[in-house]
Amino acid sequence: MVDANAPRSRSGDRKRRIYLFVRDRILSGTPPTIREVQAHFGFRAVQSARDYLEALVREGLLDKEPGKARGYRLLAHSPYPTVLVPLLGRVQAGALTTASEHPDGYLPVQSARGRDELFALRVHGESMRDAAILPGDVVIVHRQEDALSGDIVVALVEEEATVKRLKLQAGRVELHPANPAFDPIVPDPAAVRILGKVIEVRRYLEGGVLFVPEL
Amino acid sequence: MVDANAPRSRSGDRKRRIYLFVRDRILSGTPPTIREVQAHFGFRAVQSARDYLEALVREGLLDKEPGKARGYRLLAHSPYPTVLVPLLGRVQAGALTTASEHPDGYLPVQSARGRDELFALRVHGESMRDAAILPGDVVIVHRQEDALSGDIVVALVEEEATVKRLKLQAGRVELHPANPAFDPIVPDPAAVRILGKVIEVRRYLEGGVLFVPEL
DNA sequence: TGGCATAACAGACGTTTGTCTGTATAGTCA
DNA sequence: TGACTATACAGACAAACGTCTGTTATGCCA
Repeated sequence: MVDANAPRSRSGDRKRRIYLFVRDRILSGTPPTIREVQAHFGFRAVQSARDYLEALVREGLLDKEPGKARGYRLLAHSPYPTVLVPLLGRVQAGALTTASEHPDGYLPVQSARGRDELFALRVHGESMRDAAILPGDVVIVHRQEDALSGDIVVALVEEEATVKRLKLQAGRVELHPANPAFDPIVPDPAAVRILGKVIEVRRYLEGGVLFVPEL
Repeated sequence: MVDANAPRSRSGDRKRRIYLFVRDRILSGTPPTIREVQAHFGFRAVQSARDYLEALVREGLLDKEPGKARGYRLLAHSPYPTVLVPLLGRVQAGALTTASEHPDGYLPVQSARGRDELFALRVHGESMRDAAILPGDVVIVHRQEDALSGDIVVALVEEEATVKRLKLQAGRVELHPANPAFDPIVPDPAAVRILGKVIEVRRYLEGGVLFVPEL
C-alpha cells in the first residue's frame, strides 16, 4: 500500500526535468524539437515526449507556435528579451544622435526597451562614489532628453559625457556629483544636454564584460 | 556616372541588416528559418535569403548546423550562455548544500559557469556601503568553500547569510564590513562557513529584477 | 564585343519535424 | 469486476524547412 499523501514522485519529477531541459535550451538559443526531447529522455515514441510538452503548455508553463519547427517558447511573463547594448568608450558631442558611434563592443541586457533606446558606458572617475558607482562600473542608460530631479543621468557637458545626479531648481539645471571632493556643475543651460537616464549599474568583480562581435 | 569611391551602400547594408536580424532572433530565443528571413526582407526566392546567410557563415559571422531546422547559430566567441540563477530570499543554515532551497525567482545571468554553481542574493543592510554595495542591490555569487583574502564573500554566520569582505590574518578568518559604523566579525572558525564569492553586483534603478517562473 | 562575377529569381526535391490515430499496460476507484 | 485515467508505445501522414539545379539581369573590365 502506498501513502496517499506522498508526492507522486517519479512522474512529477520527470515533467519537471523536461520543463527545465526545454527552458535551458530556449535560453541558450535553440528550442528543442520534440524528437530531441524524446531522445534526451529515452522515450521510444515521439508522442510520449509530445504529451509532456503539451501538458506543460496546458499548465501555462510553456507557450508554443503550432506547426512551426522548434515552436515551444517561454511564456510572455518570462524575462525581457535580450538586447545587445553598445558599450560606448568615449561619448563625443552629437555622436549620440547619429548612428555613427563606434562601440567598444556589445553587452547583453535583459530589457523591454529596444536596442536603439539603450547604451552602456564605463564609468570614469570617483565623482559618484557616494552613490555607490565606482570607476570601472558599467552603467546601462536609457536614452531620453529629459529626466526628473533626482535621477542619475548621463549628460554631455563641453563635449564630454559624465554621470551625475540631476537637480532641477528654479528652472536651472544642476549636475551634482556624489562625492564631497567634487563641486556641482551648474552649466549654461544651452551648453548641457541630457543623453539619458541610468537604469542599471553593473560591477564585474571577476572576469570582464561580455562581448559579442559586430559586423 | 557613379563615384567609384562611394560605398557600395545598398548591398553591404542589406547584408548587415540581415546579420542583425538573425542575431537578434537568436538572442531572443528563436533562430529564424531561411524562409522567415526571405519574408522579412521581401525576397521572392528562398535561395536569395540563403545566399546571404551562407555568405555570413563563410565570413565567420554566423555558425550553422546543416540540415537542421533553424540551424543558424551565433559563433562560439559570442556571449556566455544565459543561465538562470536562483535569487534566494533568505539563506538558512545548510540550505545551500542541499537542493531544497526555495528561491524567490530566477534571474538571467550571462556566465560560463553552470546553473548550480551560482546563486543570487538581495543585499540587506548598510554594512557594505563603502564598497559601493547598497541595500536592495543584487549580488551574483559563485559557490565556493574558500576564497582569497580581500574577496567579497557571502558567509554563513549563526544561521544568517551576510555579505562581507574576507580577510585572512594569521590563519584567522575575519569578515570585514565596509562601513565604519559596523565592527568586523571575527567568528569562531568552526562557526563560519563561506558560501561563495561575489562575482557581480547589480543595481536596478528602474523597474524590478526580472524573473522567470519556476515549475 | 565577349568573358566573368554578382544579385536575384524560379521551381523542384528530400529531410526534418509537428501532428494524428490507434493500441497496450498499469493503477485507481466505486 | 468493470469503467476510467495516466503513461507509454507504434506507425503513418503532412507541413515546415533546408538544399539543389538552373535561369535571368546587370555591371565590370580587358
